[in-house]
Amino acid sequence: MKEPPWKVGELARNTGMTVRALHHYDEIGLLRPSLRTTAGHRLYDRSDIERLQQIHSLRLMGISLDETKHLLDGASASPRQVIDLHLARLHEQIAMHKRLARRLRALAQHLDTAKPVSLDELCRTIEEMMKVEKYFTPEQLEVLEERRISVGEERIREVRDSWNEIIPKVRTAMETGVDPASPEMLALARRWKALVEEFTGGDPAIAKAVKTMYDHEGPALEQKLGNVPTSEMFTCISKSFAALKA
Amino acid sequence: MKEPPWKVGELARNTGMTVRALHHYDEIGLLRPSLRTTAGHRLYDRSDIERLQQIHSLRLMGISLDETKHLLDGASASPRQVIDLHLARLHEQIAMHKRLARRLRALAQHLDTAKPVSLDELCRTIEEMMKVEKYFTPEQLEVLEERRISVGEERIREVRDSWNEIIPKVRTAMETGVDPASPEMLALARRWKALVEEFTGGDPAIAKAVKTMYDHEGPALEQKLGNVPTSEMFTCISKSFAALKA
DNA sequence: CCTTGCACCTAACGTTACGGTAGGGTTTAC
DNA sequence: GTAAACCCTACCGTAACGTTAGGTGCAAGG
Repeated sequence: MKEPPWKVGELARNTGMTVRALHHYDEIGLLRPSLRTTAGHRLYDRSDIERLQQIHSLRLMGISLDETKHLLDGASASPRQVIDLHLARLHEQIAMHKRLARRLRALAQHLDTAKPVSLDELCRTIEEMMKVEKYFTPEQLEVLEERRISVGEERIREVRDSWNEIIPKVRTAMETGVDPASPEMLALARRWKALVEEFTGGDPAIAKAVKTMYDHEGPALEQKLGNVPTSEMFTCISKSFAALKA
Repeated sequence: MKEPPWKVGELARNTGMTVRALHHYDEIGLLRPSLRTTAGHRLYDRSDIERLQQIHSLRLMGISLDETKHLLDGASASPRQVIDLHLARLHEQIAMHKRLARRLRALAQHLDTAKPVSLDELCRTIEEMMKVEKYFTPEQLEVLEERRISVGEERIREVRDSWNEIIPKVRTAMETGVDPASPEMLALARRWKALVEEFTGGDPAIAKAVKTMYDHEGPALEQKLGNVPTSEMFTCISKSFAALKA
């Protein structure tokens, strides 16, 4: 009692693959049917079907047809190596896609909060985002986004208003030559410090990244955002910090 | 004082793109230089450079060249819609890749714990994994994997040993017609319940999915794993549960 | 015997965003 | 004057098939 071999359509119906895929596997030499009718019709026997099962399994794991071929033909690395390699590539992709998704969310938020934005402005915003991203590690960016979500829209506006109030005060204080250890400056330094800590979550690496960014992008950021601290202000405030501790 | 237009190589050097990419953008009509020399050399003027900046920005967000073209030519949906759509696609991809990564991790673990596995067995394992996955939602699978990681290898082996001890006891008890409310059965039911709760984390939806899986795949699973509870055992134990509460 | 219909065949293009190369003209520096 | 550096068009290759297009094989009905 021999089983009749299957024709390509039957095989496709019974395995959920498409006829075209089977043709493709034949073309690239991944699965050539053991037999053909005199008219050239493909005939798949039991061994072919078993191989197809294996191909199917490996495809479910996202292994490429090429790697599948090498694996099944035994002339390649061990399955473990293939899986590890594939896993590493997957993790990279996931990380990349997550970064992209974060950017897009930030951009969407920007589109929501601001008034109608021209495409031109939008593109400039993107450029700014990318520049800013340079100064933070991916983990730091994730931390920042999580905090941004958890603190909520309203608090973010409050904080921005606070900065807009403090920065000019510090500027005028510096211009009038106020002593960093004077009571007004100490008060400003305390508020400054609180805002920084709220933003950085107390992570000094993030605080450092922010300072580096302002140092490098200060002029550009000032043009875009209007009201950013200068390097001198950082220096001045850090003197006040020292006075605070003393 | 007009700026001289740039040739393609200069533009490439100054923007970090490749000449080939610029040629490509020209071919598909995304960025055609405003001028050409009589010899046919491309000359990019300021407006071209601005458009290239915009293209670059949108590409940084993963927007396809086609969508970029439609966006810049204004004959399309709003940027917000494009971003939302793109974001949705990204999330799908991330979810898919995460599922794949989970499977690959499970497979790698399998390769580590068992003795050398033939490709054939490996493929069969994959098929089993896929069948089992059918009964759980992606979220449930994530919960299960997190718990698996947190409880550690050793505890997993202990639990498996416990099941291997309890199942035959329940089977013989049923075969000898022991009363579900009898003390031995109640003791078994308590241990059973504890194991189920440890595995499911107390989530009844997961417990239900497990039962459904055993009901549907029982015979197949028995062949592969050797020692699985039958539907009758579930029924019997649930009677004992009822007795436990009473 | 002839047609209808279905399954099958091969061959070739389309998809993404370019990379790489071949064969040949142009510009520029020495 | 010529060699290096730069430019051009045009074509192939990538992954895994989907989708025609044009033609053949085979069983059943008229």
